Amino acid sequence: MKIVFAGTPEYAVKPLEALLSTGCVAAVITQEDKPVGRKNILTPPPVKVCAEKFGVPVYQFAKIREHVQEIVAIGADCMVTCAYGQLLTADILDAFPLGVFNLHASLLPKFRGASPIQSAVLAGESVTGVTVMKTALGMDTGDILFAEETPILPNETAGELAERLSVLSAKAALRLIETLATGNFTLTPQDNALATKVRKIQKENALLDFSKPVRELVRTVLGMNPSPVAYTYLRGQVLNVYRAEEADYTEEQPSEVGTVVCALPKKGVVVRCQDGYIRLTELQAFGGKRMRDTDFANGKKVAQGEKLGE
RNA sequence: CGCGGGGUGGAGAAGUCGGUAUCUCGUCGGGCUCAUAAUCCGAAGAUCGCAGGUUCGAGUCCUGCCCCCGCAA
Repeated sequence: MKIVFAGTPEYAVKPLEALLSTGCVAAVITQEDKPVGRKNILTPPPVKVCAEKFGVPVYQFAKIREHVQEIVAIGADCMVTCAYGQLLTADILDAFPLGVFNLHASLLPKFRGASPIQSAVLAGESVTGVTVMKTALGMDTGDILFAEETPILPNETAGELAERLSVLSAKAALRLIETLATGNFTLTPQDNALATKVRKIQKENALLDFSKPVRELVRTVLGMNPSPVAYTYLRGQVLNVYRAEEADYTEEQPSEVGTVVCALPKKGVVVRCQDGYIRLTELQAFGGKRMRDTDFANGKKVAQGEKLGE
Protein backbone atom coordinates (compact mmCIF):
# COMPACT_ATOMS: atom_id res chain seq x y z
CA MET A 1 0.00 0.00 0.00
CA LYS A 2 1.16 3.49 -0.82
CA ILE A 3 0.07 6.33 1.39
CA VAL A 4 0.49 10.07 1.59
CA PHE A 5 0.75 11.64 5.02
CA ALA A 6 -0.41 15.18 5.69
CA GLY A 7 0.36 16.81 9.01
CA THR A 8 2.18 19.73 10.53
CA PRO A 9 2.94 20.17 14.24
CA GLU A 10 4.84 18.11 16.77
CA TYR A 11 1.65 16.25 17.52
CA ALA A 12 1.70 14.66 14.06
CA VAL A 13 5.29 13.49 14.25
CA LYS A 14 4.72 10.28 16.20
CA PRO A 15 1.93 9.15 13.88
CA LEU A 16 4.18 9.92 10.93
CA GLU A 17 7.03 7.93 12.42
CA ALA A 18 4.69 5.02 12.99
CA LEU A 19 3.61 5.07 9.38
CA LEU A 20 7.16 5.48 8.16
CA SER A 21 8.04 2.30 10.01
CA THR A 22 5.65 0.40 7.75
CA GLY A 23 7.44 1.65 4.67
CA CYS A 24 4.19 2.75 3.07
CA VAL A 25 4.71 6.48 3.08
CA ALA A 26 5.30 7.72 -0.46
CA ALA A 27 5.15 11.43 0.30
CA VAL A 28 4.46 13.93 3.06
CA ILE A 29 2.44 17.08 2.73
CA THR A 30 2.84 19.83 5.29
CA GLN A 31 2.45 23.57 5.77
CA GLU A 32 5.03 26.07 4.63
CA ASP A 33 7.90 27.17 6.83
CA LYS A 34 6.84 29.96 9.13
CA PRO A 35 8.61 32.76 10.94
CA VAL A 36 8.77 31.83 14.59
CA GLY A 37 9.94 33.40 17.82
CA ARG A 38 11.34 36.77 18.81
CA LYS A 39 13.62 36.97 15.84
CA ASN A 40 11.07 35.63 13.39
CA ILE A 41 13.36 32.88 12.26
CA LEU A 42 11.92 30.90 9.37
CA THR A 43 11.21 27.49 10.84
CA PRO A 44 10.12 24.30 9.13
CA PRO A 45 7.18 22.41 10.65
CA PRO A 46 8.20 19.41 12.81
CA VAL A 47 6.62 17.01 10.34
CA LYS A 48 8.86 18.30 7.58
CA VAL A 49 11.96 17.87 9.70
CA CYS A 50 10.95 14.30 10.45
CA ALA A 51 10.13 13.44 6.85
CA GLU A 52 13.43 14.80 5.59
CA LYS A 53 15.29 12.79 8.17
CA PHE A 54 13.78 9.68 6.61
CA GLY A 55 14.34 10.91 3.09
CA VAL A 56 10.68 11.05 2.15
CA PRO A 57 9.60 13.63 -0.44
CA VAL A 58 7.97 16.66 1.19
CA TYR A 59 5.40 18.96 -0.37
CA GLN A 60 4.63 22.32 1.20
CA PHE A 61 1.58 23.85 -0.36
CA ALA A 62 0.38 27.32 0.52
CA LYS A 63 -2.99 26.19 -0.75
CA ILE A 64 -3.34 22.47 -1.17
CA ARG A 65 -6.46 22.87 -3.29
CA GLU A 66 -4.32 24.31 -6.06
CA HIS A 67 -2.11 21.25 -6.29
CA VAL A 68 -4.49 18.40 -6.94
CA GLN A 69 -2.60 17.34 -10.07
CA GLU A 70 0.64 16.83 -8.20
CA ILE A 71 -1.13 14.89 -5.48
CA VAL A 72 -2.80 12.58 -7.95
CA ALA A 73 0.57 12.09 -9.63
CA ILE A 74 1.97 10.52 -6.48
CA GLY A 75 -0.31 7.60 -7.17
CA ALA A 76 -1.03 6.68 -3.56
CA ASP A 77 -3.86 4.45 -2.41
CA CYS A 78 -4.90 6.71 0.41
CA MET A 79 -3.99 9.75 2.42
CA VAL A 80 -3.75 9.96 6.19
CA THR A 81 -4.06 13.37 7.78
CA CYS A 82 -3.24 14.47 11.30
CA ALA A 83 -3.36 18.11 12.34
CA TYR A 84 -2.51 19.23 8.84
CA GLY A 85 -4.09 22.63 9.10
CA GLN A 86 -5.79 23.08 5.76
CA LEU A 87 -9.25 22.17 4.60
CA LEU A 88 -9.45 19.58 1.88
CA THR A 89 -11.64 19.86 -1.16
CA ALA A 90 -13.75 17.25 -2.91
CA ASP A 91 -11.25 16.66 -5.71
CA ILE A 92 -8.55 15.95 -3.15
CA LEU A 93 -10.75 13.46 -1.36
CA ASP A 94 -11.37 11.82 -4.72
CA ALA A 95 -7.69 11.70 -5.57
CA PHE A 96 -7.22 8.48 -3.60
CA PRO A 97 -8.83 5.14 -4.41
CA LEU A 98 -9.31 4.26 -0.74
CA GLY A 99 -10.04 7.79 0.34
CA VAL A 100 -8.64 10.16 2.95
CA PHE A 101 -8.52 9.31 6.64
CA ASN A 102 -8.06 11.65 9.54
CA LEU A 103 -6.67 11.07 13.01
CA HIS A 104 -8.61 13.43 15.21
CA ALA A 105 -7.69 14.09 18.84
CA SER A 106 -11.10 13.77 20.42
CA LEU A 107 -13.94 11.31 20.67
CA LEU A 108 -16.05 12.43 17.78
CA PRO A 109 -18.61 13.82 17.38
CA LYS A 110 -17.45 15.79 20.39
CA PHE A 111 -14.97 18.59 19.84
CA ARG A 112 -14.90 18.82 16.11
CA GLY A 113 -12.54 21.52 14.93
CA ALA A 114 -9.26 23.17 15.70
CA SER A 115 -8.70 22.68 19.41
CA PRO A 116 -10.03 19.29 20.48
CA ILE A 117 -7.44 18.62 23.16
CA GLN A 118 -7.54 21.95 24.91
CA SER A 119 -11.29 22.06 24.65
CA ALA A 120 -11.68 18.68 26.28
CA VAL A 121 -9.57 19.81 29.22
CA LEU A 122 -11.37 23.15 29.46
CA ALA A 123 -14.69 21.38 29.44
CA GLY A 124 -13.63 19.22 32.33
CA GLU A 125 -14.04 15.98 30.46
CA SER A 126 -12.82 12.87 32.22
CA VAL A 127 -12.29 10.83 29.09
CA THR A 128 -11.07 11.71 25.63
CA GLY A 129 -9.25 9.92 22.86
CA VAL A 130 -8.42 9.65 19.23
CA THR A 131 -10.94 9.05 16.49
CA VAL A 132 -10.10 7.73 13.07
CA MET A 133 -12.56 8.75 10.42
CA LYS A 134 -12.93 8.79 6.71
CA THR A 135 -12.64 12.43 5.84
CA ALA A 136 -15.69 14.15 4.45
CA LEU A 137 -16.16 17.72 3.35
CA GLY A 138 -17.55 19.10 6.60
CA MET A 139 -15.33 19.99 9.54
CA ASP A 140 -14.53 16.63 11.11
CA THR A 141 -17.86 15.18 10.10
CA GLY A 142 -16.61 12.02 8.40
CA ASP A 143 -17.78 8.51 9.16
CA ILE A 144 -15.93 6.80 11.97
CA LEU A 145 -13.81 3.67 11.57
CA PHE A 146 -12.84 3.34 15.20
CA ALA A 147 -11.81 5.34 18.25
CA GLU A 148 -9.38 4.79 21.08
CA GLU A 149 -10.11 6.23 24.50
CA THR A 150 -7.92 7.50 27.28
CA PRO A 151 -8.78 9.17 30.57
CA ILE A 152 -7.84 12.77 31.24
CA LEU A 153 -5.73 12.62 34.36
CA PRO A 154 -6.27 14.96 37.28
CA ASN A 155 -3.97 17.96 37.04
CA GLU A 156 -2.97 17.04 33.53
CA THR A 157 -2.24 19.95 31.23
CA ALA A 158 -3.40 20.11 27.65
CA GLY A 159 0.22 19.81 26.60
CA GLU A 160 0.77 16.64 28.58
CA LEU A 161 -2.46 15.18 27.31
CA ALA A 162 -1.44 16.05 23.76
CA GLU A 163 1.73 14.04 24.17
CA ARG A 164 -0.22 11.01 25.24
CA LEU A 165 -2.78 11.44 22.52
CA SER A 166 0.02 11.76 20.02
CA VAL A 167 1.24 8.32 21.03
CA LEU A 168 -2.29 7.03 20.83
CA SER A 169 -2.63 8.56 17.37
CA ALA A 170 0.47 6.73 16.28
CA LYS A 171 -1.05 3.44 17.39
CA ALA A 172 -4.29 4.34 15.69
CA ALA A 173 -2.41 5.11 12.49
CA LEU A 174 -0.94 1.63 12.43
CA ARG A 175 -4.29 0.08 13.20
CA LEU A 176 -5.77 2.10 10.37
CA ILE A 177 -3.27 0.74 7.87
CA GLU A 178 -3.91 -2.83 8.98
CA THR A 179 -7.63 -2.26 8.80
CA LEU A 180 -7.42 -0.85 5.32
CA ALA A 181 -5.20 -3.69 4.21
CA THR A 182 -7.75 -6.27 5.24
CA GLY A 183 -10.54 -4.22 3.76
CA ASN A 184 -12.69 -5.49 6.54
CA PHE A 185 -14.22 -2.52 8.35
CA THR A 186 -17.40 -0.61 8.79
CA LEU A 187 -18.00 3.11 8.65
CA THR A 188 -20.23 4.52 11.35
CA PRO A 189 -21.85 7.89 10.71
CA GLN A 190 -21.50 10.47 13.45
CA ASP A 191 -24.50 11.50 15.47
CA ASN A 192 -24.75 15.16 14.54
CA ALA A 193 -27.09 15.83 17.44
CA LEU A 194 -24.23 15.16 19.86
CA ALA A 195 -21.67 17.15 17.95
CA THR A 196 -19.79 20.10 19.38
CA LYS A 197 -17.57 22.41 17.44
CA VAL A 198 -14.50 24.14 18.79
CA ARG A 199 -12.46 26.96 17.38
CA LYS A 200 -8.87 27.84 17.94
CA ILE A 201 -8.40 29.05 21.50
CA GLN A 202 -8.03 32.77 21.82
CA LYS A 203 -5.77 34.50 24.32
CA GLU A 204 -8.73 36.46 25.69
CA ASN A 205 -10.27 33.24 26.93
CA ALA A 206 -7.16 32.56 28.96
CA LEU A 207 -7.74 35.51 31.28
CA LEU A 208 -8.52 34.17 34.74
CA ASP A 209 -11.66 35.43 36.39
CA PHE A 210 -11.48 34.74 40.10
CA SER A 211 -15.17 35.27 40.55
CA LYS A 212 -15.55 31.85 38.99
CA PRO A 213 -15.50 28.50 40.79
CA VAL A 214 -12.21 26.85 41.67
CA ARG A 215 -12.70 23.85 39.46
CA GLU A 216 -13.37 25.95 36.43
CA LEU A 217 -10.31 28.09 37.06
CA VAL A 218 -8.12 25.02 37.44
CA ARG A 219 -9.40 23.65 34.18
CA THR A 220 -8.69 26.93 32.46
CA VAL A 221 -5.13 26.93 33.71
CA LEU A 222 -4.52 23.33 32.69
CA GLY A 223 -6.25 23.66 29.34
CA MET A 224 -4.36 26.81 28.41
CA ASN A 225 -0.97 25.23 29.14
CA PRO A 226 1.24 25.28 27.12
CA SER A 227 -0.59 27.65 24.84
CA PRO A 228 -1.87 30.32 25.02
CA VAL A 229 -1.26 30.18 28.82
CA ALA A 230 -3.70 31.38 31.44
CA TYR A 231 -2.96 34.78 32.90
CA THR A 232 -4.07 37.47 35.26
CA TYR A 233 -2.61 40.77 36.36
CA LEU A 234 -0.36 41.52 39.32
CA ARG A 235 0.59 45.11 40.08
CA GLY A 236 -0.67 46.11 36.68
CA GLN A 237 1.44 43.62 34.78
CA VAL A 238 0.74 40.28 33.22
CA LEU A 239 1.18 37.25 35.42
CA ASN A 240 1.14 33.93 33.60
CA VAL A 241 -0.23 30.91 35.40
CA TYR A 242 0.98 27.53 34.16
CA ARG A 243 -0.41 25.26 36.81
CA ALA A 244 -2.96 25.43 39.55
CA GLU A 245 -4.87 23.19 41.86
CA GLU A 246 -7.71 23.32 44.30
CA ALA A 247 -6.40 24.46 47.68
CA ASP A 248 -7.34 23.37 51.11
CA TYR A 249 -7.48 26.68 52.90
CA THR A 250 -9.66 28.43 55.42
CA GLU A 251 -10.05 31.97 56.61
CA GLU A 252 -12.09 33.29 59.49
CA GLN A 253 -13.53 35.87 57.21
CA PRO A 254 -13.39 35.12 53.49
CA SER A 255 -11.39 37.69 51.55
CA GLU A 256 -12.58 39.40 48.46
CA VAL A 257 -12.40 37.34 45.30
CA GLY A 258 -8.97 37.60 43.64
CA THR A 259 -7.13 38.34 46.86
CA VAL A 260 -3.86 36.57 47.57
CA VAL A 261 -4.60 35.04 50.95
CA CYS A 262 -1.32 33.24 51.28
CA ALA A 263 2.13 33.82 49.79
CA LEU A 264 4.63 31.86 51.80
CA PRO A 265 7.82 30.02 50.77
CA LYS A 266 6.51 26.79 52.19
CA LYS A 267 2.84 27.02 51.40
CA GLY A 268 2.80 28.66 48.04
CA VAL A 269 0.44 31.19 46.55
CA VAL A 270 -3.23 30.81 47.33
CA VAL A 271 -5.97 32.99 45.92
CA ARG A 272 -9.58 33.43 46.92
CA CYS A 273 -12.13 32.66 44.23
CA GLN A 274 -15.87 32.23 44.10
CA ASP A 275 -16.39 29.05 46.03
CA GLY A 276 -13.04 28.44 47.63
CA TYR A 277 -9.32 28.78 47.18
CA ILE A 278 -7.05 28.07 44.28
CA ARG A 279 -3.33 27.55 44.58
CA LEU A 280 -1.35 28.86 41.65
CA THR A 281 1.45 26.36 41.71
CA GLU A 282 3.50 27.49 38.74
CA LEU A 283 3.83 31.13 37.81
CA GLN A 284 5.73 33.57 35.69
CA ALA A 285 5.86 37.27 36.41
CA PHE A 286 6.28 39.87 33.72
CA GLY A 287 9.75 39.51 32.26
CA GLY A 288 10.68 36.91 34.80
CA LYS A 289 11.11 33.25 34.50
CA ARG A 290 8.72 30.51 35.17
CA MET A 291 8.87 29.08 38.66
CA ARG A 292 7.05 27.21 41.37
CA ASP A 293 4.81 29.30 43.56
CA THR A 294 6.95 28.51 46.59
CA ASP A 295 9.93 30.13 44.89
CA PHE A 296 7.73 32.91 43.67
CA ALA A 297 6.58 33.67 47.20
CA ASN A 298 10.10 33.25 48.53
CA GLY A 299 11.35 35.93 46.16
CA LYS A 300 8.67 38.25 47.54
CA LYS A 301 7.17 38.76 44.14
CA VAL A 302 3.74 38.87 45.67
CA ALA A 303 2.53 39.51 49.18
CA GLN A 304 -0.42 38.37 51.17
CA GLY A 305 -3.37 40.68 50.73
CA GLU A 306 -2.51 41.80 47.21
CA LYS A 307 -5.21 41.57 44.63
CA LEU A 308 -4.89 39.84 41.29
CA GLY A 309 -6.61 40.86 38.12
CA GLU A 310 -5.71 44.51 38.13
C1' C B 1 16.75 47.16 13.32
C1' G B 2 8.94 45.37 16.44
C1' C B 3 8.40 46.50 22.30
C1' G B 4 10.16 45.04 26.97
C1' G B 5 12.40 42.11 31.33
C1' G B 6 16.66 39.46 33.12
C1' G B 7 21.64 36.73 34.00
C1' U B 8 24.75 36.99 42.03
C1' G B 9 26.10 29.63 46.18
C1' G B 10 21.09 23.87 44.15
C1' A B 11 16.27 27.53 43.94
C1' G B 12 14.13 32.61 44.46
C1' A B 13 16.01 37.31 45.70
C1' A B 14 18.99 41.95 48.14
C1' G B 15 23.39 44.51 47.25
C1' U B 16 22.66 52.10 48.83
C1' C B 17 27.26 56.99 46.93
C1' G B 18 32.87 51.46 43.87
C1' G B 19 36.18 48.72 49.44
C1' U B 20 35.85 40.56 47.52
C1' A B 21 28.80 39.36 49.23
C1' U B 22 23.45 39.41 52.58
C1' C B 23 18.47 37.11 53.12
C1' U B 24 14.76 33.26 52.45
C1' C B 25 14.01 28.25 50.63
C1' G B 26 16.50 23.75 49.86
C1' U B 27 20.60 20.32 51.19
C1' C B 28 23.76 17.94 55.02
C1' G B 29 24.79 17.17 60.47
C1' G B 30 22.79 17.66 65.32
C1' G B 31 18.89 18.96 69.38
C1' C B 32 13.73 18.81 70.87
C1' U B 33 9.59 15.28 70.08
C1' C B 34 5.79 9.23 70.26
C1' A B 35 6.37 11.70 65.70
C1' U B 36 6.62 15.71 62.23
C1' A B 37 5.95 18.88 56.53
C1' A B 38 6.49 22.28 63.11
C1' U B 39 10.67 24.34 65.87
C1' C B 40 15.90 25.22 67.59
C1' C B 41 21.44 24.95 66.81
C1' G B 42 25.31 24.29 63.39
C1' A B 43 27.69 23.30 58.53
C1' A B 44 28.74 22.95 53.46
C1' G B 45 28.09 25.63 49.05
C1' A B 46 29.44 31.90 44.82
C1' U B 47 36.18 33.00 40.94
C1' C B 48 28.73 37.76 41.17
C1' G B 49 26.94 35.29 32.28
C1' C B 50 31.83 36.06 29.11
C1' A B 51 35.92 39.26 27.47
C1' G B 52 38.33 43.72 27.75
C1' G B 53 38.79 48.82 30.02
C1' U B 54 38.89 52.77 34.11
C1' U B 55 40.74 52.39 39.34
C1' C B 56 45.11 51.35 44.75
C1' G B 57 40.55 48.41 44.61
C1' A B 58 34.41 46.67 40.68
C1' G B 59 28.83 42.44 41.62
C1' U B 60 28.73 47.81 41.74
C1' C B 61 31.36 52.58 36.40
C1' C B 62 32.60 52.21 30.64
C1' U B 63 32.87 49.16 25.92
C1' G B 64 31.92 44.75 23.18
C1' C B 65 29.87 39.83 23.12
C1' C B 66 26.91 35.39 24.65
C1' C B 67 22.58 33.32 26.79
C1' C B 68 17.46 33.11 28.92
C1' C B 69 12.45 35.01 29.14
C1' G B 70 7.45 37.91 28.48
C1' C B 71 4.43 40.60 24.75
C1' A B 72 3.64 41.26 19.67
C1' A B 73 3.79 38.55 14.98
